[in-house]
Amino acid sequence: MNNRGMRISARADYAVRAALELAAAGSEASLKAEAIAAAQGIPHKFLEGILGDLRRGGLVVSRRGGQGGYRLARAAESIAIADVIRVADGPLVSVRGVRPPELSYCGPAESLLPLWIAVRANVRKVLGEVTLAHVAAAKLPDEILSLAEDPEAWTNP
Amino acid sequence: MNNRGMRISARADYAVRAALELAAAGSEASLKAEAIAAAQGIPHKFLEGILGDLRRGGLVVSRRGGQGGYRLARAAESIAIADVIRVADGPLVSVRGVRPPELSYCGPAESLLPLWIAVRANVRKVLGEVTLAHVAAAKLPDEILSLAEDPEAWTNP
DNA sequence: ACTTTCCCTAGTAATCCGATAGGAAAACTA
DNA sequence: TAGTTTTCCTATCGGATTACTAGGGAAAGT
Repeated sequence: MNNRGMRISARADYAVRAALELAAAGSEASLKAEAIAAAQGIPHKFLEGILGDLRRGGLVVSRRGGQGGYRLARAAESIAIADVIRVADGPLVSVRGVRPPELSYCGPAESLLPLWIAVRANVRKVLGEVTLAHVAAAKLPDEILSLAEDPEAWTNP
Repeated sequence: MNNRGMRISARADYAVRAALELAAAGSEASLKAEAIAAAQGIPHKFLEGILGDLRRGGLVVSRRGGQGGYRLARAAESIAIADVIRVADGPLVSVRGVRPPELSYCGPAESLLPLWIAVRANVRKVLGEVTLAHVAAAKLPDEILSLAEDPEAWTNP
């Protein structure tokens, strides 16, 4: 037995947290990488690389020099958590490295493909609907809250 | 940018396919590892290790020698896909290696915890409900089918 | 100029992934 | 009892990935 499962990597987690810090700062103010790193307890050189990805992905804009730093490229209401994860870490869900639609199964495993598709659809339902603004304001949509409030969702196995 | 995201490993995929092959064979007949490997195109020595995990996890029973092989330990209707993945690959969903309930966030990231919980709950809704019997018979529950039939679920990003 | 801050390339230690090899132990066959 | 079959165990492997670190160059501001 291994200890992986479907994992959200440190990269993805850090990327979302950094983006949340930017969302909370508002779209005028810009934050320096070092400040974000300190606020969220992220290794700052590692974070710099992640912020570079967010910039190349068009989610963030940067300025260097004295009053430089990073800020969101668009409104926090228009950036889904899924957008951040995809830009920092690649496709949301993959099976054996490839995305579900490219898979092919045979025999009794044939219905596995629609199953993985359903998993991905359900992940998207959460991460594609919830925006940085939602999380930063601690106001998750009702659908999501009702998922998270179910006590059974917090039990471990 | 990386190329991971939330991945279902080869181990997990292989484990489910092997279990499906056993489910399709019925609870009387037992299949040899080599036969399963050939049917599903899985490296047989790799599969042997996975079948060992399924046995230690109590999902499968084995017999050695002449008419030996593997068969399911319980009815295929009572084994969820999530059970197979957990036994072969560890916790269904984890963030940075730890399971959501053990995380703690601060500042604007505080609502990230309920968000990951919601993701996990939605993954469980699919993988915890669907059984080996469902997939092997190609008869997914209606809830799942309606997720998988949405054309938008098949589009890539 | 000079400082600040982003930006880029490279490196690294540890871990994991997917796979392979060889044989010991058990069960069946005859 | 001898011999075959199949599971079971341990050990190893190259290569990729993860999570970081180091060092410096390029731009922007003062």
